[in-house]
Amino acid sequence: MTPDIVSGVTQPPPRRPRKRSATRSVTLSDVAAAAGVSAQTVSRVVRDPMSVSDETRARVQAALTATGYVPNLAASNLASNRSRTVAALVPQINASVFADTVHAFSTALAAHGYQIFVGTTDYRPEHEEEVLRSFLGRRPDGLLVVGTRHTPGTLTLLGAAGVPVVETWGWSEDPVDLLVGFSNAAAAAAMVDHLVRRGRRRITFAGRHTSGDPRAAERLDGYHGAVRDLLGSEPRTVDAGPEPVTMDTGVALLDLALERYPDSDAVMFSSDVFAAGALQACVRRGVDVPGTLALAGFGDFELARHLVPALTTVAVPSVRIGELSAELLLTRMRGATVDVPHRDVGYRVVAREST
Amino acid sequence: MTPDIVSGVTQPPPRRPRKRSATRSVTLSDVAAAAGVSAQTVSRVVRDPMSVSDETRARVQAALTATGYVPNLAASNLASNRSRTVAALVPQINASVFADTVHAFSTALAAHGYQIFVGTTDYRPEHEEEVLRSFLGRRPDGLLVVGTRHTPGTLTLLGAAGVPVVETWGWSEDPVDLLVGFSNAAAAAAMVDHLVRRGRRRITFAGRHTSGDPRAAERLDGYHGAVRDLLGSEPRTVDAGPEPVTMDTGVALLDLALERYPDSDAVMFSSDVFAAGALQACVRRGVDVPGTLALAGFGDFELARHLVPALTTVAVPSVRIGELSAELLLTRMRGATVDVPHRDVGYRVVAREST
DNA sequence: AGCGCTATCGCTAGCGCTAACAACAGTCTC
DNA sequence: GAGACTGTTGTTAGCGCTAGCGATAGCGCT
Repeated sequence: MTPDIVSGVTQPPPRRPRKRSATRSVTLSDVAAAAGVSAQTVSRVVRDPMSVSDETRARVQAALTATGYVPNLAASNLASNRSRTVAALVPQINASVFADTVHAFSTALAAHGYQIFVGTTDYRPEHEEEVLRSFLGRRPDGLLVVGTRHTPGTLTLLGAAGVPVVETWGWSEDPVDLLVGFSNAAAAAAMVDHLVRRGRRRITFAGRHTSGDPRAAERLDGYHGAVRDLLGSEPRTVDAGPEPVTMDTGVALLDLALERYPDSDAVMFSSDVFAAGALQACVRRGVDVPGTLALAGFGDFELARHLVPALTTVAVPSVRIGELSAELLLTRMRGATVDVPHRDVGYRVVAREST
Repeated sequence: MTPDIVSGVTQPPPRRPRKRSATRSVTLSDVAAAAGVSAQTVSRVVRDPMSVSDETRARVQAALTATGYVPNLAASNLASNRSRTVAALVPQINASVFADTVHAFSTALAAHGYQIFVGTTDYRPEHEEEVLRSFLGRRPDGLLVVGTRHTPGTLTLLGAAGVPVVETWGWSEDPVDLLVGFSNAAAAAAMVDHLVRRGRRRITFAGRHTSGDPRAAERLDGYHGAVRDLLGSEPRTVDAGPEPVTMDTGVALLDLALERYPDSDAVMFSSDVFAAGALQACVRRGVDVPGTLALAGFGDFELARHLVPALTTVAVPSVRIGELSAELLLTRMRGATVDVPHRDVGYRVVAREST
């Protein structure tokens, strides 16, 4: 059987086949052998069943279930240069409005066969860069990030990724690519306006604006501007520093605000979580809300309307942001162009009992 | 140069090289060329820098940053048959104690170079199977699932995955593999015991136990047993059906409980979210809690201790579950054996003002 | 000098899949 | 009946990386 050695040509030394750690799982070829077709045909059945004949499809599908085939997406990604995944980078996922955005985003993209992987930055910009870098190793077909302010390193990575990017939950005159958001500054200013209309004059802003939450910092800017324009008085602000976004921190912020500005007649927080903690502390201490002190939050969590008194807050279309982001990203991933790549989804001051 | 054609063998027609969509990104070979070494050496620098000489390492690392190389993990997975990822399957991620578990799990594993991807089942068992299937396509090195009751299809997939699996947040005499949890039934029984000690006799259980939340169903079982043993009376239960786990649903459950069992002197809910909604509704309506009606939740969310009156609940070591799961999984992924593969982390009834 | 050892680096052959063709049968057109 | 076209399947050559060697140089020892 073995053909003669061609004279003059030195035969390569006989190699025993390398042993590789045998993969335990069923491959396309296994299914192909079982169905009596080529691997390519099985691949077609998996990805686009209508591209093969009825008879073949039935046979392959039977083999597919019989063998319990699970496609190896790493191999698929490598061969096709498409990962069918989208990465989302959010500051925090638990107990947060970002969860609604991510959920809507995820659902909309899942309907088109995309998987989403979510990374949290814990409000630390340098961590954002690290997480982004490790995510890019999976070669996502698109990216969603929360916020419009990024480190130079992050901007470089986003640019070099070569895929569509949506920035969300903020507004910018100079976005990286796509943008679905609203002006945090305008929203905070609208809240100040609401409080002023309700007769408040000594409004304190309490947030976590110095330690890596650019949205809170933007809201602070809006507060500053509105206080200057509407009241002409000095701003009054307290900051939670690096404390986590919890109700406990909200109580601490309230104490800080009342200590530093004892004559405050309103405190507006950079998050409903803070405001909810402060509100319950007031109820417990017998402080009359809104009689003595008005309180307002940001985000319109479900909790806000259930609290007694119900919490005034700024509603942001979190779900809409997720849906719209998915829509724009899908268009771009299909290779089409997006006519209006920057979308302002707005906000809404929801006046309730706490003011 | 071209060797003569062997007679009788027809030469294959000359092919022009196939064009593949040129990948835009920097590869190992690009870096290798820039550093004047082989691709293999660059790979070594990336994965285990100490395995090359100081001089070479410095040169390669310079090339690495100069080119902006980002490794292609799909190719790495394929070649090494290891994905350095772990998949986690939870019912819901937002506003939930599972978020704490996932966060702790994720942090512990990230320290060892693993990435976690999280899938949510929305409390739909059939969805669990689907999500699991698509996750297995990424060939995770380990799996975490919430719960110990699974569909036959899920069990098959878990078994066939060939990687370590941790079940969490439940207890079972017959786990798939590893287990880090506690008995939901015992926890619910302990809550009944607590309520009985506080003098309650007409205790109603309100939950979402018929539609895909096995934990709630287990808690219901524990309630049944405890009511039989301690009170000898008929169980009183109301069910939310497929409604989402929200505070709104909690209010609806309260109404249902009071309509069906108007003489209830205590309502225990299968989640703090439900209990919080119900509690605030009582406050708003002027129902005396705990004077007229005692309310209890499950999970010990941060909210529970801030509410007025503070909510009695069952504290579960969510963070510990995540940490311990990561620990056991890491041991198994290293190839070592776990001495005690099933760990009961316990629970704790936290008595507060609402009872 | 000759031997065995270690440290360092390169070469080769895949991992499982899909893009880009090629091959062929059947259908339609003039 | 030749030519063009369509639908279906197979063949080939990678995608970017790493396992498993092999090759080489430098070292200490006999």
